Amino acid sequence: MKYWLFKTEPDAYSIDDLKRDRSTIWDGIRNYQARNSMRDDMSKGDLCVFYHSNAKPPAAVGVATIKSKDPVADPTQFDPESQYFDPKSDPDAPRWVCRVLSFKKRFARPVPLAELREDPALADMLLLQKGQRLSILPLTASEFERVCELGAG
DNA sequence: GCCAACGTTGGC
DNA sequence: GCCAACGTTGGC
Repeated sequence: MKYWLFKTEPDAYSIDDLKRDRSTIWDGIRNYQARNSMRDDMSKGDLCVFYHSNAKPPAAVGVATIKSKDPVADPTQFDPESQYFDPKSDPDAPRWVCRVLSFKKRFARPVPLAELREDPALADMLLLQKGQRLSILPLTASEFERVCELGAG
């Protein structure tokens, strides 16, 4: 069992969207490191903190879980109409793969970034490191549990 | 809107 | 393979 943090802009796809949909394919990721995490390091049942970036305020807002046992090809890479279309991707060996996420819970209250920063237990959390822009990050078990604790209110 | 930090691209 | 230029991310 591993733990992750998924960033998303709530204007694009929020925790409420995930709650409504119950599950969603996490497509549109075009960063190799994030892709590698999804392709190689995730397992069904892994737990994910859902984080709203570019929000007011930016905050951890809930929990999702990895639904798919295996990575799946990102369909947007083959869709010429998509902003994520990648003409160099070979359908027989898709460059971009991702996972399906399922809604788990919405926190009783969002935990703002500023509050995450102040918590000594989260000092090493990758999200909080300077210059960190990756949209999918690993968390330790204790970091995951602490964020959930804060979100429980 | 600003800008620091980072990733990617492409010329050489 | 280097690295300058450019685009993007994302907090503030």
